[in-house]
Amino acid sequence: MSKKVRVRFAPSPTGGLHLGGVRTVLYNYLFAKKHGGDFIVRIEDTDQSRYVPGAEEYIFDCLRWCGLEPDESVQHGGDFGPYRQSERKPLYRDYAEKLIAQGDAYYAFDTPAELEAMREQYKSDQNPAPQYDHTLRLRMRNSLTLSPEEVDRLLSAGTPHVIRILMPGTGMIGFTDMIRGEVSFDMSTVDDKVLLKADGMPTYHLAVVVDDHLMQISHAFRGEEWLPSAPVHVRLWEKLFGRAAMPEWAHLPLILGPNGKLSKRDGAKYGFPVFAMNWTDPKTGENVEGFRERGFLPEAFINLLALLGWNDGTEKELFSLEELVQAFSMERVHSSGAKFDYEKAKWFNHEWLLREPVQRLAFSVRSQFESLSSLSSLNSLKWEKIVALVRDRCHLLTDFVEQTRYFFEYPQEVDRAAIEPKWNAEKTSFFHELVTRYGSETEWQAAKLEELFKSLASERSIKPGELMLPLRIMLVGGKFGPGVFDIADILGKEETIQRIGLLTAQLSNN
RNA sequence: GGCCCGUUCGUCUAAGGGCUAGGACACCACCCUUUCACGGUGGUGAUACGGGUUCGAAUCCCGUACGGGCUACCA
Repeated sequence: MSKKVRVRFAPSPTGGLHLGGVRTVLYNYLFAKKHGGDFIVRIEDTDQSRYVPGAEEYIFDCLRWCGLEPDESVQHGGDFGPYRQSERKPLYRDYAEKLIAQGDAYYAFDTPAELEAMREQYKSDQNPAPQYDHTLRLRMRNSLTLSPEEVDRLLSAGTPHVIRILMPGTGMIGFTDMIRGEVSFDMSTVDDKVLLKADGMPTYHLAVVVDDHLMQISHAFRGEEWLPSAPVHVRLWEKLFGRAAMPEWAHLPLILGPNGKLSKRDGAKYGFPVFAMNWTDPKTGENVEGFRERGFLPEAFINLLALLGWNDGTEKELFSLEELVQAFSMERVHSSGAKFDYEKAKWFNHEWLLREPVQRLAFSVRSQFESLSSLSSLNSLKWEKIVALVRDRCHLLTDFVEQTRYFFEYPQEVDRAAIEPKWNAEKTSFFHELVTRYGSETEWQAAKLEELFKSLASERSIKPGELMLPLRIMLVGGKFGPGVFDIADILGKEETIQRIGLLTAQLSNN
């Protein structure tokens, strides 16, 4: 790579950051770091009507959570600012005017109502969505159809107008996509996109080209949904800065939900999150769940996203961010869309749950449910012991609640049905005696408790297997969890004895 | 409708002219485990279809079908 690698992620602050967005960030980041380049975040807020307060901060919070810090942005500074397009507004008009002077763009005075009328008039079964293009532009009100004097008059009168690109009615235009290879378009099928809006703001089309140039972007990655407008951008590069200066493009495949492109509604509908973190729309109050709050570790989230559309060619699936930077290459990114599989996502998280150092995991889980008040009084060493004991059984951070709550409170539900049918007087007697022996035990430790339990069982000629499940139900409430004696160990003498006594009394009364 | 992109197990994918098409998730069975998991072993399961090119095609070409995206003074 001859020039310095500079890539950018350019979100518009209109709402939550979804899966696909994060993956686009990730591939940008990995590519930049792999090649010793810079990762820039540019806020594309040229549509003021869609501006949502808080969305910008939210995006940066998501990136921080994922560990994908930009090198340059509104929050990080840099030599190519401002990094917010609304603050760059005065820049764009000159480029649009330059295109007009060259004959590659023109003023258009059509009002929204006139545009609507045009679409209505030319709509047909063959052409349900008429475009403002070479076939129609000469029937519209623009500097191509109006006399120069009239155009001047309208302009100096401050008449609202836009600037449109003039796409040739013939010829092909194409480029080499890093993922798809040669892609080409017949220019006659591309419409005259608006470049500069009536409010003086550029549209995405103009802004992306101007800013990528000014910010010296070397590689431009974006979602596949942008492919259809690529010919406009290539054309602008040709006419504004020369094709040689154009960044290399890569159009990333889409991440699909069960029914096509992932939308924020899919989360609620299919039971998995679509945003990185919880997002509440300040206007509607609508709340959309995030992966973070669902109990995903950022390491797992990054890992699973990376593997959705890319692999290193081996059978390795678990990668840390550092490993991804090492292994990543755009050549191995797929060209086809990938359907998101929540089950596999949970598996990734489970794997990371197991790899995480206990101390860190214990901390993450703890902050995940402050709600359990007894937790705050628990010393952290004991908590780490508990977390280490149950992590095998958890896929999400939130799973730890159900898997550990019996350590802190008497089980809410006790599965008596599991032991009641086979309960008898011998068992009642056994557990009465067990309470006595445990009560006088000074060395409260799992192995010792197991030994006492088994020797008593053999004295009474009862198979330990007959008694293990009852003990578990007494302590845990259900048929799950780590070894019973480990649980009793952690529960402590007093609590263990109390729980055994309580259920024994209940069962013997029936 | 037009334009563009895509198509290997249910899902994510490997194999970029040459082995019984490999792995992972999920599912099933067995083993381990005096619970539930973890783990281990095995199993079900795919090259969309039709034509070419070739000694040989999942792989290259064409067509069809299907899927997806775009078609705003939104990004």
